[in-house]
Amino acid sequence: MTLPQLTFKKKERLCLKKQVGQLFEAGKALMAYPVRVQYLLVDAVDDAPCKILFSVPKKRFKRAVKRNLIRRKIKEAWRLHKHLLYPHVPEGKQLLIALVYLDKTLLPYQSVLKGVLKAINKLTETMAEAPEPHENEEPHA
RNA sequence: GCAGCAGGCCGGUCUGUCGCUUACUACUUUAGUAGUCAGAGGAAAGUCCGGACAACACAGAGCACCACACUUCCUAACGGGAAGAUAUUCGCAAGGGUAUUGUAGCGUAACAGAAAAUAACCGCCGCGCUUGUCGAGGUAAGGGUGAAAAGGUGGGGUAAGUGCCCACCGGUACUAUAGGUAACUAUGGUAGCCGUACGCCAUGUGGGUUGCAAGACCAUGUAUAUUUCGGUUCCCUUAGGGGUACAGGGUUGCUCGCCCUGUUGGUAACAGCCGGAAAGGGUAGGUCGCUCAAGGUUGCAGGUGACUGUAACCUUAGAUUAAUGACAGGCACCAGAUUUAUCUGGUACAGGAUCCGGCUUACAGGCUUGCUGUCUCA
RNA sequence: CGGGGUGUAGCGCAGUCCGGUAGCGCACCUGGUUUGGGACCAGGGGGUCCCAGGUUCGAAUCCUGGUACCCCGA
Repeated sequence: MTLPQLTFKKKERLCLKKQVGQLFEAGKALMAYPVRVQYLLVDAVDDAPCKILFSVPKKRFKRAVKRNLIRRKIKEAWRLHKHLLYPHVPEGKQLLIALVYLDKTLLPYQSVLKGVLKAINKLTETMAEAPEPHENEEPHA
């Protein structure tokens, strides 16, 4: 097998304020504890299959150091495992994703990694099932 | 050695794999790839002060409001800092905390208490009579209340008493000499001048407002749009303009003053013009501002010190949904368990966002200088 | 990043400027009224005044520093 692309460039990040607003207004949500996933399938603007943002609420973590630490751990887990999801995104489309950290405590990297893998699996299932969205797999695990 | 006080400094490190941001170089080509260099703090924090910088405003004067207030100095500036002065308070001590302009005027001091500042409840003292649970007076030495009670002690004097008078002590005001740049200190003299706390007030100094989401440019996009309120007077003049009056606006808290604009039809409607307000529409992408600065390090000189001068050297983050990381292992340090070598767990507070100077708050552990107390040994 | 505000009874708020008694409405408890309940009448309980220092004889109130929550700014 060829080496998967492990880089994380600016193209793969969600930067535009408009798209963020669009994602949180029209997007769908699913749970993959300890993160909440907000996603939306749109027409592609450039060649990146996904555009993603990571968020840790200020309400739960007062100190900026802790927020940074968690965000970096999520980002790292995503960077190393995003290649599992990329082949399942349809041609000419683009997936907007937001990963929001929910827990109130600082979890170690292994737990964060587990949550991110679960999120990727669920997104893969969603992509594989149908282009038109289904409401069947509301998360209750 | 132990305990402590004051000041200064540091605040993990190394290797491997993958990855992020800026700059530079090369190659493809206008976006990527490869390589190299650099990549959070002493508080980056709280946003409590002061500046720089930017936009807007601005003839000027007074009032109000806010902040500060011992002295001398440092500084771009400060409500900051240094060295000192006085009072008070904590500590055995080294030291630490707090306060500090004024005496012209005014106010307040709950409850208790006779009375909270032009003090008679009890008591004391003589006087009067209708001789008693009496009356009108004098008296701040004694009592109890209170956070605070009319300078303290002793003597003289007195009907009894009181700085009423005297001695000593404490304070205040004025003053002389000596020391100090000064706040002030020491010693002496004069004046019986003698409650406390807080506030108002007064005096002096400073303050235009808003802040990099300031602001500039490009792109996108729109609308000389809509509703509502107010004003549109007179004389000279062809007009421009001038005079008087009025109206509106500006002067960013208020007043005076000043400046600017307008004054065509008799009135109303209406139209036009001017001004105010309401609601509404568009953008939310990029570039600049954006890091070389009241810069840093080292040496020398001056100063008790904050700091200043000078010479040489150095360039040290500029992100913008927001980089500086994740994982694995070794070392160092700390704690616990066994026990003297391993195992397990942990490694502070905390992350730039225009930039500086301070203050305040948080902080595992460690280094260092000076000093204080105490114990043992010599 | 920069401005501004608020923490008082279970809930919503006064009192803070100008220091001395913590109060109002709803809710709660007891009694009355009613066949019973609601409404009504009478009485009652309940407070680390966000936290810690300081000023003062005395602090919800004044001063200083924290903390939590909320609002506004192209």
